[in-house]
Amino acid sequence: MSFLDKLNPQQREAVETTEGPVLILAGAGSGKTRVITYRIAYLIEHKGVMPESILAMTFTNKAAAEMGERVEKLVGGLSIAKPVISTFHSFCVRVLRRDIEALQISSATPGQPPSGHTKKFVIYDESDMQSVVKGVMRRLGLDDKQLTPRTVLSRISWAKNHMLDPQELYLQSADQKTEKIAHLFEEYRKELRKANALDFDDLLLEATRLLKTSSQVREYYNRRFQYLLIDEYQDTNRPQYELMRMLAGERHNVCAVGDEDQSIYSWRGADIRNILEFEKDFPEAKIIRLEQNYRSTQNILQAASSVVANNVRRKGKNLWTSRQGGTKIGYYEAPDGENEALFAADHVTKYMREAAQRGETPRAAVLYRTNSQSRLFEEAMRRYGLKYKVVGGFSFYERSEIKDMISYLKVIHNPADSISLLRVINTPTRGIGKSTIETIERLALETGLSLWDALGEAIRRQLLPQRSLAALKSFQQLILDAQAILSGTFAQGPEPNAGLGAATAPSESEPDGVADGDAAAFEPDEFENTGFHFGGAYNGTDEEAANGESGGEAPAAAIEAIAREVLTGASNPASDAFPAPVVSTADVLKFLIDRTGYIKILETEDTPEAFSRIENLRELVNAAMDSRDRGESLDQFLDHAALISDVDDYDERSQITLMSLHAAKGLEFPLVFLSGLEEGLFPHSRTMLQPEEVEEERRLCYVGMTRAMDQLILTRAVYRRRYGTDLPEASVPSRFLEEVPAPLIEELGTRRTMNAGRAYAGTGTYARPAARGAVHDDPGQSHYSYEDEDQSANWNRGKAAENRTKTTAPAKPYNSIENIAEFFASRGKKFTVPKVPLEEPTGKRGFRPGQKVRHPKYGEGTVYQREGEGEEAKITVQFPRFGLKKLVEKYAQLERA
DNA sequence: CCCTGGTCCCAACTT
DNA sequence: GGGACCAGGG
Repeated sequence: MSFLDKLNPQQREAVETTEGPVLILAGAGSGKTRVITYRIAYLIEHKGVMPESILAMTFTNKAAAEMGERVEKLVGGLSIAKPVISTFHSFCVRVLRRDIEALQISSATPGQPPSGHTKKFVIYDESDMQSVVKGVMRRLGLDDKQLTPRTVLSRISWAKNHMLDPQELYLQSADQKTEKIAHLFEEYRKELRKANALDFDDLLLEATRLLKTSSQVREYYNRRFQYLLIDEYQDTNRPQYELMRMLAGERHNVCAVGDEDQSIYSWRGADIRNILEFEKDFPEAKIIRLEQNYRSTQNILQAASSVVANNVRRKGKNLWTSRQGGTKIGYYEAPDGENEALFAADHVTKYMREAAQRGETPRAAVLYRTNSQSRLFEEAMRRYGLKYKVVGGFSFYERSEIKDMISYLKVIHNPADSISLLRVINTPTRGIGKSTIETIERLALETGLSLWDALGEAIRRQLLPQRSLAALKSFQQLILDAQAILSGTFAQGPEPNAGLGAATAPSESEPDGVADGDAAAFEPDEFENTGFHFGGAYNGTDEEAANGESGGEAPAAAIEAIAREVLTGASNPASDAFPAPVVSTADVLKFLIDRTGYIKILETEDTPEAFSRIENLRELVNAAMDSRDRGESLDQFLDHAALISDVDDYDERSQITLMSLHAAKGLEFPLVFLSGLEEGLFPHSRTMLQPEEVEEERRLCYVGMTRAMDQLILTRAVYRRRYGTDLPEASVPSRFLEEVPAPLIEELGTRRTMNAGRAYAGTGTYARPAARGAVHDDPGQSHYSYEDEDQSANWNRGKAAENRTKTTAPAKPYNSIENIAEFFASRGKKFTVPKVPLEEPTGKRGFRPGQKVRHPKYGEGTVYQREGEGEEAKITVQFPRFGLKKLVEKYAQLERA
């Protein structure tokens, strides 16, 4: 009956070799995840290993969750206990939340508290780290122009990833700059310790240090975990490596899975030696190679292999596939970035139609080197009326309103967190200004108190004018009340008057086991929740959640259900028979939003931006409620918020996905576009000086190409604008293009046939006046131009179809979508004219250049230019007395004059 | 103290 | 395209 029959001989060997160290060199698409999940299932089912003694480490929550689901499918129902499948960072947080205080240095002076982090530590993200460095540099009077906080941070991170402390960095520094950085590193560390905060790198470092220094802790984990699996082993850095060694204990039951050709994180400290020298570390290791690719066609595989073969530092392998031949690798050379994106949108449209006819579920990905490239593709997809999803870029938790609320929660959880405190002390404004803050900062510095304590001291000693004191008091009381609510000791209920509806009345009961971080988080069972889902990314169905069936573990579900009931007032809250419900993070959030008037203030703004921020806040409350339903405490909620990653919100149900090449690792798509194949962009200019870094770019290219199952299309823009307004620059084709064997390539349209000899007169901002276009007087280069503003304006308003037949002369430049369509038609190729949502210009709206308008403040003027589409359009108007003004059509109360 | 608008400078990948 | 910072007026 065995599921082992579904494996090839090598995969089977990888699954069945359970004892001792194993290195699985798994080529792209060779069934790596399948092997890992089957191996776990095999251990449980055939070897009788207790699930909870298996630990699997991945790099993203997404991968962890997926693995968990697949294991569950294989062995589901066999046992309530589950293997622990977690990311490195999440795992480390759990280890630290349990035992970090074992690292405390006992104080030199008796009576003083020991120094070091406590269980209440918070996690600092990129911007928090930046604030710390800025603050330190300001205090030391360092010029942040010469040495930017960014540089300092990246050097600190580098040092940490190579396990150097400030002193070691100082000793090995060869120049003054590095010495300065070492000094700043030291100060940075002090600040974080004072704030009881850890940054991302610290999570790995401190957990490793903890296991190293405390034999008790180490033994606990060695007893607990008998079998260890490491995914993406080629991307592990030094701390991760040491962590692995420590967890492997004496047994060495380590299974590392990786592919040196897919190592793309050396800049994050990933050490390719970890994989290349595995046999040295574990001489008894067994090496298994998985070389059959089940994903791609032969053409794709061959193209990708040819590219990566140009690398020197690799073990080398022979990937093969039974999928002979296949569609050739498409290559499209676009005149510019806009066109590149439109081409992709057009091609995707056709592909989706054909796939639907074949009865397949179409899935396509557009991959790029830098996230900023996504903008053009997004615009193109919208033009074509295509639904797409962007992975990465600006995340939910980076939005200012979300960061504000998270910062409040951090301060409530850990008032020592000065960075978060500074962020919210006057947000929304409550009259605590620069001078007040400076006074408190000085007090803190002089007394050695935290900002929070200094604030209390300033109030007690009346160190400030009455006005400021009152403002400070209101802030202090806000935090104290929130803390009281959380601990269930808050006496009077908050007045519910915010936009979120009534805040749940705080419970008066004492917190207890279910969700209390101090108690629950340190039980061994804490690891059961590892494949977590967060907010919108929650994958289970609503029914599951409602029935409390999702986990299958009856007791927890029952307790949760009771907790829910009690919280909603459906049952008798006085009962002592069950753990009393704890006031949840969501309740605290509601209280905060209510008391600060955050949403109310946004409501009065009455702008679309404000509205979307309100929506985001509601989403955050939802996420907190989901968190509560999972029985999580505040610190667990904050940990998730800190450790959630971009790729985690990749949704495989989405038909079109836009993402960076890095984010695409581990995924597969029938159709893949690899865009921006230009020297300086890919390979990126920052890498081109060092050969090793170019090799990493090449591996990145390999990763991208091997994501494709059926069709791979490479694109490049002949001209590309680097920043919004600058002139476009001519590009040189990426070296990677030349490394693909020519017979494998099919050109999908070239510039030669396009429209020879036109001057570049536009940029694809479709409403740019013709005459002002930058002119590249290189007749050899050809491209289309968007020379006619009138046309583009029409097109923006959805009249594209009307225009389609107007331009027929072949001499005319292919300067708009319609013309391109025609061009393709004349060559027997189809190019669909994009669907543009029809938007009737309402009444006074839709001003065109040349029109006379009236503004309530500036009086009469003449429209000079129009940019953008619909009511979001920006209009530049010339007012006789005020000059040129750029106005958003929707808001400026313009009237026809 | 707070808000606004202008200007400057930046722009790789990510847990 | 946008975030950070600063000057100036309310």
